[in-house]
Amino acid sequence: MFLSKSFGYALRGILYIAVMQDEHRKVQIDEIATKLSVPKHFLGKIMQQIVKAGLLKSTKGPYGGFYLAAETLNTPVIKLVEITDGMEQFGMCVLSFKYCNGLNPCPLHFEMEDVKKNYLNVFSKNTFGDLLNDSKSDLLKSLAVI
Amino acid sequence: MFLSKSFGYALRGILYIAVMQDEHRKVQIDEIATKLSVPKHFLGKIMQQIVKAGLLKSTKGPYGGFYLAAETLNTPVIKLVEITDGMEQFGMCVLSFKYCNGLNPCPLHFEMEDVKKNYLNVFSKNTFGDLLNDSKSDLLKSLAVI
DNA sequence: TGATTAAAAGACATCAGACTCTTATTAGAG
DNA sequence: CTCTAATAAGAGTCTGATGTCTTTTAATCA
Repeated sequence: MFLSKSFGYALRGILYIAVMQDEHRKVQIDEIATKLSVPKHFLGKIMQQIVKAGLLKSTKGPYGGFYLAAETLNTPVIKLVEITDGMEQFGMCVLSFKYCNGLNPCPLHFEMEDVKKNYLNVFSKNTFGDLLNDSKSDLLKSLAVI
Repeated sequence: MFLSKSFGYALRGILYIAVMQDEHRKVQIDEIATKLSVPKHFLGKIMQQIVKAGLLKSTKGPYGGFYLAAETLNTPVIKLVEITDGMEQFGMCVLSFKYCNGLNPCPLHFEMEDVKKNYLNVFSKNTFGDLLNDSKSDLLKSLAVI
């Protein structure tokens, strides 16, 4: 809930690459798009953003493709949220009061502070590596469903 | 965070009507739009939806305008979320795994269940009346900021 | 009843996110 | 060096949310 389709595509793409990386070194955009039932060209653009941001590497040409950067498995998932969706939304007041903050709180401010904190915490404490702890074949199935 | 502009406009509009209702019986769309710095015609459409859904009443003609339905102050705010945004988003998997559920959970499923529950709870236990407990003049200022 | 006032309704415009297609660019293989 | 496979990049389409404008309907009052 609450995150863009780009985030979902990117996350599933990264996990797919992570699982596949053991077998053959690089993964092509075509393969990811087909296996995950995701629009190919759109995924391509998102992957470019992620390469620029440093979570993925890519090489062109024959036998080219995408692969994980060295530190990616130890990177918290919130990093991807920053790349695809930005963090601004987490600062917004749920009631859309413009100057809502601790000193001038909306009626739900403090209750929502707590919810936000827990929400962000889920994405901050879990790394991409943590998401791979399940059986990899099970994970592949979950990623691939149409 | 996470809710549409329509929700924000509607909520502020309802609270404005609630505060004003003491003084003169009905409130015109023009007044609300001006005081809350919200696009008038767009707000009009949203208010119509809310009238249909039963949280507001309206009458046309001279001295017409919008006013609260009898039970509105005792209605939880989640009702408005249903009207403007729908509840589907709360069922979605954060990682966009299609068949994510308790039996076939994504790696973050149970942690997010908890976050969702708390989030929904804030909107379910707080009624529109609860949001009015602050000083009304302070609330008016908060609603009105550009 | 007729004039006036305000909401209801519908047509239209704009913008951003999602998605597609085409054309460069780059890097490896022979 | 040349060919080719694959990413990079950019223009363009589509759709839904947001926002505007105009016409219709209904209620009040003289």
